[in-house]
Amino acid sequence: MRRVRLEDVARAAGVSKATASRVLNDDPSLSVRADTRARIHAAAERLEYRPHPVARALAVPGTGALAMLVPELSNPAYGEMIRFAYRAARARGYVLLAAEDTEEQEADEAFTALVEGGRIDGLLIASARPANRLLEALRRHPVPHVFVNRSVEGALANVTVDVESAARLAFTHLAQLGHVRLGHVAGPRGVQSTEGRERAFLAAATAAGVPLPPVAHGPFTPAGGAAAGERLLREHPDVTAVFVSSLAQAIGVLHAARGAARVVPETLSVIAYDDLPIAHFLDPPLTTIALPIGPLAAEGVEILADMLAGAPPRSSVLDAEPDLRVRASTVSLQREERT
Amino acid sequence: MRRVRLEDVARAAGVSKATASRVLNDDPSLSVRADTRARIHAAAERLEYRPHPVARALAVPGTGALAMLVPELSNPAYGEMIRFAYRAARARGYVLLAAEDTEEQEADEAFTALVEGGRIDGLLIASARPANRLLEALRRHPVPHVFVNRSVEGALANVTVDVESAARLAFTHLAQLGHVRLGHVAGPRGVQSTEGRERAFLAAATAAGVPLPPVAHGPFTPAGGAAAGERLLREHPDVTAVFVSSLAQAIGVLHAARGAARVVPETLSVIAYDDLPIAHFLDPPLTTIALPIGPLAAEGVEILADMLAGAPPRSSVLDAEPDLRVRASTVSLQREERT
DNA sequence: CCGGTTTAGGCAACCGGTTTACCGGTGACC
DNA sequence: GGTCACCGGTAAACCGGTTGCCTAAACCGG
Repeated sequence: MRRVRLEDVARAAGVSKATASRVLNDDPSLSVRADTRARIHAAAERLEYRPHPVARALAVPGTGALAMLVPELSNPAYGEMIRFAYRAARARGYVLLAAEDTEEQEADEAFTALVEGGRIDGLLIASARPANRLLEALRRHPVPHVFVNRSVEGALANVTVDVESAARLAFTHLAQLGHVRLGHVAGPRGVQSTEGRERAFLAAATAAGVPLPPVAHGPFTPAGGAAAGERLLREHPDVTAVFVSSLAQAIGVLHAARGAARVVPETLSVIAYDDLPIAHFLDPPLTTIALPIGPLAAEGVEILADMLAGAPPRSSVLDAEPDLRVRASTVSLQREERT
Repeated sequence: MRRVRLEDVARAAGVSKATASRVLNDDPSLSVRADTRARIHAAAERLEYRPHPVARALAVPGTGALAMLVPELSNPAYGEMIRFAYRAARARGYVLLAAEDTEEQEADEAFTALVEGGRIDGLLIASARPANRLLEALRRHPVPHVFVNRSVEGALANVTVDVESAARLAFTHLAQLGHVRLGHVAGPRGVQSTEGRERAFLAAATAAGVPLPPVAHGPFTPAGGAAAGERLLREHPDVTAVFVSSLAQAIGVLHAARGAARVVPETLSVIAYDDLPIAHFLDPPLTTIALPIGPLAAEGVEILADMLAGAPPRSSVLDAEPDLRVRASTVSLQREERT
């Protein structure tokens, strides 16, 4: 039971491989009689011919595959992003491979296996890994790439959202509820995406003339959020509201709040960046600012596919309005708590 | 800036492509002088030669890539599984690609693109998709595969854990706490992995002589767990403890309990199958039975790699002891609640 | 010194496509 | 009647490896 080859189709249709190839890829530079064309298509259909991408990849530059690097597959937010990217990639005729790009040694292996191995044509990078290491790898072995939800200097292309306005929205929401003593649980230091959030949030606070919110850093995990939240609440027990840099961390912050005998939302309001179904099911349901994951991923794929089609790299900032989803974790500051 | 080819290495070392290839793959059937061998290796090193897997895949059967099909990338449990599988695959010299295999149309596309496209050598399947559709696709286009955490009749190989003893452990834990009126939130109907859990849990209850626990089915998501939990608690308000088929659902069940004015654990104990860091950070921290995800994934990869190396398919049941992680969501039945 | 066996390595086919260059006929035009 | 421009294709090289088969030289015993 062998694989059906192009040659089989060609023989069945009574033409040469070359003609079969051109007809099936409808090469405009070839003139061919309509009935010959029909015979070839019929033969391909009948034999259930499927072109062999590996062979094609050898003949033409390009494998028809893109890879997406995410920092953590066990973070649902990235799963979501991959899903959208996958869909967008299919629409452009590519298949999308997902790979985890942790800080550990093996991360480079993944990169090596995929990129240097020539298995893929382009890279979508949502990795948290310090950009310079990645950029160096990319310089050593250039491959079209776009950073998504990160803006990296020296990168070919970046697609980002307006973090400033999102962080401002978080601030405004808390401020409108009467909160003045704010705190921020940020992602790990040195990660570009978290720094933007932090900077914008602090800037909004400064602009509004409220005290500069203390910041605690931690990994993008529940455990990371718990540790950072615990530290923040211990060192700054007077904060009444916290802006958390990711949903995963917010779960930990909620936990830390309970540990510190704070009741959310009564004695501590919590708002997180990122939205996923799970936010609705937490206790209390979490107020969030939704990141437009779908459009972000799709735009990244579009840019990358355009680059592969010869277009110059372009960066873009999505102009989607940040979407505040008010749930039960933020309430207006209790009267008796006000200073 | 062209890619370094085998031919470049050969020329630099003053030998032919053939010899270079044999030396670099250390083909034992070739006798070659030590200094020639050294020259070739030195040249490869100096030129930073990286073999081109695509070209190699065309020449020999096998691409060096494995794919893992999971039902949902946004479920962290599968992210975890992919991570372990990835590691195990690397150790065997393969790269692992992750793909989502939902019930939707595009699922077949993913399968088609990867398998029929000849991009991969074998398939790890943790998919929830009804096995018959997958099996049919596999029959149409045979490829070595192993089902992980599922036991599918007609499949080449299955690797599973002892669900019976895990479900029995859940039952025993609840029974020892004095619970008699139990309930079960199961996964979607028709999914093999959830049915095993359900069957074993009900069997344990029957064997112990307690009333047959009512069962509510739902998808493996927080929303699915919430809906099923709500239904279960509404139709059977007398249950005092619930066994939930997955961690994702348990988050929803916790939510449903609050909606039904039940306090976990005081008036409702909850135990879930699956363990992830997040379980510790929920409110209350969730008692779970840990699935040995790592060993499961690793064993799946081993079996698959062995098959690809020519070994006959073999199924295996991991004999890891089910691991009960008691946290705060299960307590002994309150005296005043006892019947 | 000669024939046979090793040793060390080369030639060329092949994997399954794509693409460049070319070719035999036919009709139009001068 | 000769030439030129299509039309409708084909043969063969190529992508970057792997591998079966072959051979020139060295070596070896007789």
